[in-house]
Amino acid sequence: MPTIRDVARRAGVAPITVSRVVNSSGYVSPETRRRVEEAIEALGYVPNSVARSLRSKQTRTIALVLTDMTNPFWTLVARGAEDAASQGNFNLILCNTDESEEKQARYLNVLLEKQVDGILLVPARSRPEPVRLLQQQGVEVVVLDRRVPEVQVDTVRCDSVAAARDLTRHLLGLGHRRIAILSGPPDVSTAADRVTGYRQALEEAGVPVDERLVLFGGFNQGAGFQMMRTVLSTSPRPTAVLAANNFIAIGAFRALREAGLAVPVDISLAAFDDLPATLVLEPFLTVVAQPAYSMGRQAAARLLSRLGGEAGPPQEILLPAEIIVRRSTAPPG
Amino acid sequence: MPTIRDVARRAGVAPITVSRVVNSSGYVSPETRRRVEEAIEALGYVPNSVARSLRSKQTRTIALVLTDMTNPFWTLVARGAEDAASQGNFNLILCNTDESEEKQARYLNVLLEKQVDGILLVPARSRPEPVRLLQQQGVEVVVLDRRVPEVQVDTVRCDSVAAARDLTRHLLGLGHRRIAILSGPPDVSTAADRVTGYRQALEEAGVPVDERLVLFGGFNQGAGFQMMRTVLSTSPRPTAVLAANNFIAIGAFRALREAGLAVPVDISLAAFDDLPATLVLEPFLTVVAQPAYSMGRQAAARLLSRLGGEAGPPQEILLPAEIIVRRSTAPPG
DNA sequence: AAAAAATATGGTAACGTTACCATATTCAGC
DNA sequence: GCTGAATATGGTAACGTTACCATATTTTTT
Repeated sequence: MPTIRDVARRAGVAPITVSRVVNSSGYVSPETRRRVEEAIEALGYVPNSVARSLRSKQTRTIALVLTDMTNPFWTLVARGAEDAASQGNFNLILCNTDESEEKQARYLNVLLEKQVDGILLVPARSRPEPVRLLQQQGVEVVVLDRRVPEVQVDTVRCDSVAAARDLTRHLLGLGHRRIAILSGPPDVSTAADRVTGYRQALEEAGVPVDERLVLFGGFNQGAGFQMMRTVLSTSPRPTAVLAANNFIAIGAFRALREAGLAVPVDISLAAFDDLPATLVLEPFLTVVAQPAYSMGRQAAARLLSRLGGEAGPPQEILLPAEIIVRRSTAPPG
Repeated sequence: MPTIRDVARRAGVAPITVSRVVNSSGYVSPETRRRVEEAIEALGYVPNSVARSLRSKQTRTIALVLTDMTNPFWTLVARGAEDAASQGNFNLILCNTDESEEKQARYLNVLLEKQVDGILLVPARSRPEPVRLLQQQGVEVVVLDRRVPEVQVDTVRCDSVAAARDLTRHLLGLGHRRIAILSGPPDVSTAADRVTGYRQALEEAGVPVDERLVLFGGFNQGAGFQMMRTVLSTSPRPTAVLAANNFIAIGAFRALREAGLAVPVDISLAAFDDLPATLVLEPFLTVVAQPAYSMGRQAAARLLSRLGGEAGPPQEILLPAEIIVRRSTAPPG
């Protein structure tokens, strides 16, 4: 592979001049530029960004560390981030932690070694250490979707407490009084916040919370299935269920069907996270839709502007979530 | 940030010795190793892989260039690739071309500059040039999902011709004779192959092909909608429709519903690409399911083994697709 | 006990680029 | 015609690591 030196030799200039042509930086006469461009063309020269990065101390690469890109919510977040990155001439490295702190730690370490300029982090757990570590190493961080306590960091997320409150109010408004909530890991802020919002709405309505109806598990279908089964064994069983994400909802739905219960006739089901209209033939679930694409896009944009030198204190950008009432919720039978 | 030199100084050894400890290469006495590890710990040393890459000429990074990660089929492919990469201690850069050759060219160029070790490519178009360019530049390439003519390259894909034949046979077996096919861009191999398989099945059954029922468009919902509308205006209208991917199917379904036609009562609908069970409450579409995750995983594995030095002629790995009959197909009314 | 192999460590240079500084030439303003 | 700014180009070194080679010591083999 030809190097900048080969191009320089062929064009009869110094390597630095070639660099100037390639990067459109500094002064180069039109005539020299032409000769250099000719040489580049003739040799098929491709600049080596590894060398460039070593010297300039920036890689024009950011990473998105999330839990599971397979979840359409995260897919959209990722796509938003990739679009923003690409637009700013950055590349995006994608990492799936599957909610495991250990996997997260491994990835973060590799990303530090890779000298990525910045990291979009969906923290596997609500602990400040990983974020601190990154900041300490001089990497810009934007936290996505979840809160991290005790640390100053840009954050882009939705207000899960408010959203859960709205969704619970919707169920209360339909006349439900026994409402179960199936949530994620208790030490993930969104899982906790959604339960908080749920409690607030119940309290507000003067409905006592039955702790047997408040379950923490995981943000996946299996957990949703299990939690639903557990809840169904309480008596009297709830007339409505709130799933803290789309996978939990699907798992819960399966458990309900297996138990011979129809939605919404026998029981109402509402969830967090909508599915894109491109995927669903006939949308059925009542949901709180978070602007996933926009979250990814804005988080990446924020990161890039930090990398562009924007100063100022860390901000928390709260995006609005929207409740979409569909056919899975109805007044209790 | 401390460098290898700082660690060396602190441990009282040469930088190269630190390198040996970090990479577990060459000989290091237990005692020296301990001292070096202590120094690394004390300084919080993080190796710089940019420098490492420049020297060793490998970045331990591969890229996946696909059309749109937002399509669950590609999401799964990507997840498979990421898992395989991660397992082999590689990172994955993700790029969305949206089927645009120009975007693809831009990405490939950046990836070359980034010195990625290998590229998993879902070619936007069936042209050999981009693949040749990459190979010429010394980058390993594995082509995913689509055929590229006139070039020797590892390929992982399904047999679209056979799969389309099977799906068409299924419809023929139900008694359909007027079957439409809504496909993707004509110069994308899968779009072409699916039409080819469709033709073969019809021919085999002695059913003449009505060219008005063979449509090429795009692999997206909008195109599916449009094509379906066009097809519905032919008379007599088809009794079954074959969509060349899941997005086309959704678009077609919308058009059908808008036209007041019920599936499968008024018209049967079958498609390529299944949706993961985690996403769909009640699977409805008859589909040919391609092993998306496995495709991504195997393609990445192949790439890594090439990077590991495996020689031998380029292979074409054909994965089996599976027909899943559900409720969207039935005998013509 | 000598020779060969394994273990342990280090010096030097190079990977390909750009930051930094220096110098020469041209141009504008008065 | 002189001065200062703008334009144009280059030399040197450095980014942080590892490849390559050299050397010294210890262990094994015969």
